[in-house]
Amino acid sequence: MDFQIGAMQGEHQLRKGTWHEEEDERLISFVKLMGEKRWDALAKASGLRRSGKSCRLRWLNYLRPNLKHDQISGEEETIILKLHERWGNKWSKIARILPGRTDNDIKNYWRTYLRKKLAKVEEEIKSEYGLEKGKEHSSSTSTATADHKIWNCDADQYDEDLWGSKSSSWDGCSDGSGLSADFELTSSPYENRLSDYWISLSVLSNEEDSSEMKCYDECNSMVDPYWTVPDDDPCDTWNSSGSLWDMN
DNA sequence: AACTGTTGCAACCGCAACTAT
DNA sequence: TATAGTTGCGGTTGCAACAGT
Repeated sequence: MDFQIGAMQGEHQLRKGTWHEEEDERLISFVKLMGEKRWDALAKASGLRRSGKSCRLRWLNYLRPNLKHDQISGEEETIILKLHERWGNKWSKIARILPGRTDNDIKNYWRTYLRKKLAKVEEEIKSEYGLEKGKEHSSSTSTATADHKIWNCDADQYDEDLWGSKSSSWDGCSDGSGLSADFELTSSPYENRLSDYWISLSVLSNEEDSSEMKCYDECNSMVDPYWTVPDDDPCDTWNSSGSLWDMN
């Protein structure tokens, strides 16, 4: 790989949009070479014609080792909902609690969840009041009411569903929410190869490698985002959810 | 088969916070 | 201390894949 030529190419206009396999391979090589810092310098050196910001995002959200590319599990869903209730839209903070998940994953999941929940509540309101579209109430009124139900009235129900005796219903989707933990996972051949690549890397890696993956929690104590749980455990749930930490 | 609507998610944008000089 | 450059975060958008008609 020619460092200098790559640097010169990088001086021209930047590419945007979907990343190609060749770009991913190049990015992986340069991250191994230069580390996960100085993304602008890395982008220029690699000759990817991508911004440092874009390289960083691609690495963190997709190429980084130990990322999970499968569906959010029922257990993870439970934690996301609970932590969102506690912390709000602090996606990166929530992501630090869930090994192998990115803030983007969680953000996207939450939006999907919210959309489904909203649809369900709207359905309930319509059947409850016998509302028809465009009759008596505007749709925006109904949406606002649905939002209210989600953000206020359902909070206690969340607690009960998430942590109480009914928690099992989240796994089996028996509450009619339209959510299921049993989705089929579809991955492209390229993603499968990527996954294999990282699995083989993790098998070969040693302690020093994993010690690189550290971050700081809100109390500024060093934590490993992939393998450890912050000391200030917000929910006292981690000990009971051991399978979450099983990475392969 | 063709079209339309919906969904999931990758990637971008803008801004704030942080770091280096 | 001030400034410029870099990084991190949350919100938003665009688009491919899928489902329904």
